[in-house]
Amino acid sequence: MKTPCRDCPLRARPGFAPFTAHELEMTQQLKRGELRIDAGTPILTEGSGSRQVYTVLQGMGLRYKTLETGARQVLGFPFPGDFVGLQAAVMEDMTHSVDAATEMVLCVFDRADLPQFYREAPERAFDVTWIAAEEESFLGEAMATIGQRPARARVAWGLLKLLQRAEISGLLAEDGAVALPYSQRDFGDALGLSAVHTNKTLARLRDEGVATWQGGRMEVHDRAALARISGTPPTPRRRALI
Amino acid sequence: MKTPCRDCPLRARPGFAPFTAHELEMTQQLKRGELRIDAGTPILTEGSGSRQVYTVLQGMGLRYKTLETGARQVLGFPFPGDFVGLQAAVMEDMTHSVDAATEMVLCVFDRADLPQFYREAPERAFDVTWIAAEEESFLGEAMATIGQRPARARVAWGLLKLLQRAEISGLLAEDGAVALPYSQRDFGDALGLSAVHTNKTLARLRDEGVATWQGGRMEVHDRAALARISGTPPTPRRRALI
DNA sequence: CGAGTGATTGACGCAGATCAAGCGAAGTGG
DNA sequence: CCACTTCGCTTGATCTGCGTCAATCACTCG
Repeated sequence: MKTPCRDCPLRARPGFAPFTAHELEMTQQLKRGELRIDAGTPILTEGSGSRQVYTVLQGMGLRYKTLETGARQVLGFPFPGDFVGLQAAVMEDMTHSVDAATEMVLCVFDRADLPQFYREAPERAFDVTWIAAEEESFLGEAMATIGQRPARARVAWGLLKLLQRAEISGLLAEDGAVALPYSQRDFGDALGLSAVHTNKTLARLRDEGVATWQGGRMEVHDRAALARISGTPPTPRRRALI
Repeated sequence: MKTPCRDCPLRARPGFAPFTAHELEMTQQLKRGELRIDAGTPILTEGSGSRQVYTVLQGMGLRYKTLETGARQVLGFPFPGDFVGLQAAVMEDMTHSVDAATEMVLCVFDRADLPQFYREAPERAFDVTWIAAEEESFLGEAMATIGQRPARARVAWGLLKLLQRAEISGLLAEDGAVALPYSQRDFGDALGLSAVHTNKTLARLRDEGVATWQGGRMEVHDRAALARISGTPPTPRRRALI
C-alpha cells in the first residue's frame, strides 16, 4: 500500500467533506491496497459482479453502457475522488462498464467488508448513501439535458460539468485549461449526439470564444457564457469521500 | 397510524426482499405515521429540503425536473413500494420534484431519525443504499434509452418498464391491463419525445397489436414484441423495501 | 352549454444524423 | 528512416426522424 489514508492527497483538497480521526482509521482498515491500471483497460464490466470496490486516487475513467445495436451511452467520467463499483458492491452486478481512460491508481476496498463497515462506521455508511444519491442527482440532470435541451446547450452543459469536476480535483491549470483523455466521440456519446455534430457544435463555441476542445485539451474562456448557454447556474457542490 | 409495518401489504408481495423480525421492529419504530395526499398535489419540490422521507403505500406519483425554458423531464413514476425523498434526506435538498398523480398514501419517516437508523439497523441502512444504487441503475438505463434509441424503441422500453413495475406492485389486472394516471404528454416527457410524436408512435404500436395506451389505460398484448423492439431482456429484478 | 384537457391526425420545416472526403499526428514494421 | 496504416478532428452535402403548428374530436366539469 503506497498511500495511507492519513496522507490521502484528496482529503486535503477543498470541496471534499472532512474526516474525523476515527472515521479515518475505519477507512484505512477497510482499504485493501492500491491498484495501478493502464490506460484503455477495462476496470469493471457490465453484467458481471466484482469482489472489489474502488475510489479513484489518480487518473480518469469512462463509465458507459453498450446497447445491442452497438450504440454506446457514456454515463460519466470518473475523476480522482470518485467512487467506482458501488453497484457491484450493493447489488449483484454492474449495470454499466468502467474503463480507465488514462493510467489510473485506485484505492481497493473489498465488497465483503462493506456490511461490517456499515456496522462500525455508520456515519461513513451514511456517506456511501450520500454518494449514491449524488450520483442519482447527477444522472437526473444529465437525463434532463439529453432529453430536453438542444445540442448547443448540451455541449455547454457537458463542458461546464467537466470544468467543475476538474476544478474540484485540482486538475485545472492556472490558465483555465484541463488535459482530458477523452475523444470528441466520447463526449458526444455522453450527450446523446453524433461525433460529427459534437465537433461542429464545439467548433461554433470555439469561434465564439467561449471554450476550446481539441486534441484532449479543454480550455474554457468564458465560463459565464457557458453557464448561460447551458441554462444552469455555475455553482458546484461539496462531495463526500470514502 | 393506520397500517402497522407488520401488516404492510407490500411485504407480502413477491418481488420484495423479506424482513427479519428485528428489522421489522426497527422500521416500525422509525415510521412516524401516514400521509394521504390528493391527486395532483406536490409532495416534494425541487430546490427545497424536506424534514420527511416517504415510502409509497398506495397510489402513483410523478418525479420530474423543470428546466428554465419550461421544458420538463420526467425522471420516473413512483409506484407502491418506492422510496421518495431520499435526496432530501441525505443531501441538503431535492434536485427534482415529486407530485401525486393519483390520491396517494405515504409512510412518513423523519429525516432526523436516519442517522440513528443507520446506527441501529445497519442491514436496513445497507438496503437504503441498495435502493439508491437501484435508482442510479434505472436512470442509467433511461439515459441510454433517451440518448441512443429511436422513438419506437424508447416508447417500447417505457411501456415495458411500466408493465414490470405494475406487475411487481400487483396493479396488473388479469387481462394484462393497468390503469395509469399519466397522460401521453407525461409519458413523452419521460422519454424525451414530444407529445405528438409519442402519440403517433403509440398509435403505430397499437395498430401492430403490440400494446395499447389510451385514456389512462395501458394494455400490453405482446410482451415479447415489446422487449424485442426496445432491445431489452424482459427480466425484472427484486427490490428492497423500507 | 361553454370551457378546458387530452387524444388524434395531417402538413411542414428543421436540427441533427449519416455519408463522404481530406487532413495531420502518431504509431509500426520493413 | 521512410512507406503505410490508423485514429481523431474537420468540414461539406444530403437525408430524415422528430418537433412544431394547427385543426378536429371526445370527455369531463362547472
